[in-house]
Amino acid sequence: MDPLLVFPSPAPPELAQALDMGGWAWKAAADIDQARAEQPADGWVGAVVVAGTETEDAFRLCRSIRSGDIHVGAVLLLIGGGHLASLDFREDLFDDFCLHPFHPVELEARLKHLFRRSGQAERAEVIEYGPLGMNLETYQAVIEGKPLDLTYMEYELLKFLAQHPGKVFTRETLLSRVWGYDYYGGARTVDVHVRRLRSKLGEEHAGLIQTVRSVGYSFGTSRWV
Amino acid sequence: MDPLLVFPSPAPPELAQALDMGGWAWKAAADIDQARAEQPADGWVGAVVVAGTETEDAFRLCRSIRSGDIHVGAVLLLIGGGHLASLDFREDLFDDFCLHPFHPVELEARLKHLFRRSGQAERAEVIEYGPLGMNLETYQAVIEGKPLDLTYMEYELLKFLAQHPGKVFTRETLLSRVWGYDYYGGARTVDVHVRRLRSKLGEEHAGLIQTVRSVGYSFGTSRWV
DNA sequence: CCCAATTGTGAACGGAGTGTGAACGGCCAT
DNA sequence: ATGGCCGTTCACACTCCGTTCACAATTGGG
Repeated sequence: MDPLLVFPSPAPPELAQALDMGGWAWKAAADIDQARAEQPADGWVGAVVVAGTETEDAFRLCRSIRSGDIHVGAVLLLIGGGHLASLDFREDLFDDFCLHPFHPVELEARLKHLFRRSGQAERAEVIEYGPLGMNLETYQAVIEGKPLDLTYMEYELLKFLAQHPGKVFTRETLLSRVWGYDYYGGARTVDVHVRRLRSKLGEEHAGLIQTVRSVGYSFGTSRWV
Repeated sequence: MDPLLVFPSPAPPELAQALDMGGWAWKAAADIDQARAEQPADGWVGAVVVAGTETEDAFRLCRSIRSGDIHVGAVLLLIGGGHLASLDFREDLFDDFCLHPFHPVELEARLKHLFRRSGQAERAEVIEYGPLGMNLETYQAVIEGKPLDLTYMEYELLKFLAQHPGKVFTRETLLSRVWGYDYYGGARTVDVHVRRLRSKLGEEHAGLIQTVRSVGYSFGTSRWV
C-alpha cells in the first residue's frame, strides 16, 4: 500500500515509533526535492508534516503540496503548542493538525480519521510470512497470491501460529489459546486441523507447519536451522 | 453571523468560556429536539458536540445531523482521551475532534480551521461500489441505475457495510454501530435485515453481502489488498 | 530389528450457525 | 380509531464444519 510522507528526515523518534506501532507504511523526506523525487507513481496517501522551531520550512512544503507540485491525499500538521498562532490564515495549507508532543492514541485516531475518509483503502491489519498472507479484517488468507478457502477454526489456528513464527506450541496450549481457556476436548482435534491446513496450503507449503515430535507444532522455519 | 450549536446544555463552563473569549456566537441544546426546534432559518454554521461519559448521546445527535434532520455546516467533537476507541468506524459522524479537557488555544485553532474556511467541508455524500450507488443526502440507493426501495434500517445497514468494503463485521458490531451502542436485542435481527437487503438487491447482486461463517457479514468482493 | 509411543489419514456423526417464511407489535399518518 | 408499514422475534429446515473414532504410517529407542 502507498506510504505516508513524513517531514522532516530523520523523523522524530516518537513519531517514527507511533507510526510503526500503528502499522503505517511511511517514508521520511528531508526537503521538498526529496519528497518529489521519492513519491510513488500514484502519489502519497497522506503526509505528516512536523512544524518544529522553524515552522516556515513546514509551511513551504505544505504550499508545494497544495500547489499540486507533490501529490498528497491529505496533510496532517504536527505543531507545538507555542506555535499555534502561526496557523492563522494558513488553514488552507493542511487538513488537520495535532499538538506536539502528542498522545499516541490521538495521533492514531487522527491518522485514521484523515486517511480513511479520504476515500483511500483503509490500512489493513495483515500478517505476512513468506508466501503466506492473512488479512485480519477481511478474514482472508492467501498463499502465493492465491486465496485460501479456510474455515473459521482453520483460520484462527493458522493466524495464531503465524503470529508467533518459530515458536513451538503444545496441543494443550493451542487448545486453550485458539479454542478458548475453558475448552475441554481431545488433543487430537489439533492434529486434524493441522492436517487440513497442510492439505489446503498445498504440498509445496505444507511444511510451513512443522511437527515437533512429543511436543506439538510450530509455524515457519526455526531461526537456528 | 449564525450561531454555533453546542451540546449538551448547559455547556461545560470551560467550553462556554472559551467560546465567549473567541467571540463565537453559540447556543446550547440539551437534546435533538431542542437543537431542531431552535435552529436558525438557514441552519447552524457548525456544532460543538461534547461526548461525555455517555458518548452514545453525542453520537445520536451527530447521526441526526448527518441524516439532514438538523442542518449543520461542520461538526467538532469534544471527547475524553479514554473514549477515543469509540471513534472507530464513526469517522463519518464528525469533521474534526478535540481531546477533552482541551487547551483553549487548540480549540480556537480548530474552530477557525473548521468554520472560518468556507466550502472546505465537502464530505463524500455519495457512496459508489460496483453496481451500487447511495446518495447520502437524498437517502436514495440504486443498483445498476435502478432505484432500490429500502427502509430506514435497511438503508443504514447497507450504508455502513458499503462504507467499509471487504471488512468483516460481527453481528454485535453491526448492532452497536448501526443500531446504536445501547441497543439490546437479538443478534438474529441482523440476519433478517441482511436477508431482505439481499432480496432487494436482486439475485444477481445478492452476493454483494457476504456471509463469513462464525464471524459475521462483509460487503463487496473480498479482494486481497 | 522390534516394539511402543506418537502422529497422519479417512470417514462418520452431531451440533452449531445460518437461511427462510411467517407472525407479532409498535408507530405514524390518513 | 384503524389500517398499513416496518422492525423485531420466533420456529423450523438445512448446510456446514468441528469433533471424534478407528486404523495406518512414522519415528525413535533399546
